[in-house]
Amino acid sequence: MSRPREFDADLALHQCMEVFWTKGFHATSYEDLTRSTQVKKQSLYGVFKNKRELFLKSLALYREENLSILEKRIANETSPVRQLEAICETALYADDEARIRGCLIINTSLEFGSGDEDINREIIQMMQRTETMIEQAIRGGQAEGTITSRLSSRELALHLSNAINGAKMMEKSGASREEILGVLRTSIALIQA
Amino acid sequence: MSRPREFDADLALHQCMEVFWTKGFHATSYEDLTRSTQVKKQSLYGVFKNKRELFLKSLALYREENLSILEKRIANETSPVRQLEAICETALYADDEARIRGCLIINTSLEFGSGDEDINREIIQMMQRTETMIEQAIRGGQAEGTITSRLSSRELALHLSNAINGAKMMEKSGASREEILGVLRTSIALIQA
DNA sequence: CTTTTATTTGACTACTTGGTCAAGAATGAA
DNA sequence: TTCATTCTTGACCAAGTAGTCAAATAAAAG
Repeated sequence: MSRPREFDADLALHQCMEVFWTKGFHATSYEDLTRSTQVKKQSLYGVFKNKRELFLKSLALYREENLSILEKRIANETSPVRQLEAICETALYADDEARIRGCLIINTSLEFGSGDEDINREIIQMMQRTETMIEQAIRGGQAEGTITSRLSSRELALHLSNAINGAKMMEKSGASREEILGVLRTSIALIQA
Repeated sequence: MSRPREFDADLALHQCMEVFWTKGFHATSYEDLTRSTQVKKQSLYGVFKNKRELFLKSLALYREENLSILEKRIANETSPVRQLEAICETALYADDEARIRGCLIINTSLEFGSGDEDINREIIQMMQRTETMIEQAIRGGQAEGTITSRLSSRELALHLSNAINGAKMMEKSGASREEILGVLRTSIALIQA
């Protein structure tokens, strides 16, 4: 057949995603990508058409990785309130203080605005699937009486999802993990019955 | 003395601020600025050292304009809950559906991350002053019993401020004014006694 | 009018960007 | 071995960037 590819495309994609996550789309140059992946420009082009496609693939990868982590953490929790707490904790990545990157989806949402269709589709998909998970936990809590029924599960889910988005922004702008978790704990406390 | 300046520097700064607000710092080129202001590059340089200084001045202008609008709107409202509603409404600019820009401060916060000291100072100043206004209204509500005292005024203020930040993000990513106000109304409803 | 000073103007520099090209290299099939 | 195919490599390109330079211009003071 033909000459086999020398690099691992999945690994390279993952590395590119990390770079985009750290620097954003526009601020990431091909030099950054080749430095991180050790793969030359033209070779990346062979697999991913161009920077934009590479970025879209990175977004999808990020989304799937995150949602699957989220699902696992929810499955580990028994009570609905604990599930909500787990969702909030998972939303924050501030393990490495020095490398504050926030959430790739949120960062991208603000970098691109609402203009780009493909990008928006990725973002909305991630948002909606997270919202659905939150709403399910809330419904569970409402059924057992630990979460207020003064407002609908949808309204409460939007409230918490919005709070998490705000928290991801705080994260990016340098707030400490404790500060952020404090705000999120308030958000949960407010919806408990 | 010398040749007088032909353009209005305050007006030009305002126009530059609008461009930065729409496009962000990095995506704004000098061509964009000269097109909007009708002032040539070198003339802008005469007043503002460089793009960065121009941007910092724009941030300060935006901050002061917004905070003064906010103060006026708060002063017009009598009840604390109405004040909080006014703060939420003022936070959203989506009058022109076609031109979704979100909030310059929030956009900047995410564009720069936490790395840039001067930028961060501007952002924190705006955030804190808004938070203070919110907390004052909340304290008023707690005093008259319309707002819950289950949590401290500071915790509640951080909750609402965070919700507003989330809302500004929703705005930028294209949500409708009604969707956003819905979420903010929930945020207020949750803290009422 | 002449001098002084600051503004305006457009050409220019040095650099970076995403993307392309073409030649060489490596593989398996015939 | 030869061939077809695909990967790799580095040179290359056109466009765009922030910022600089120097000459021309305009006004006011002497």
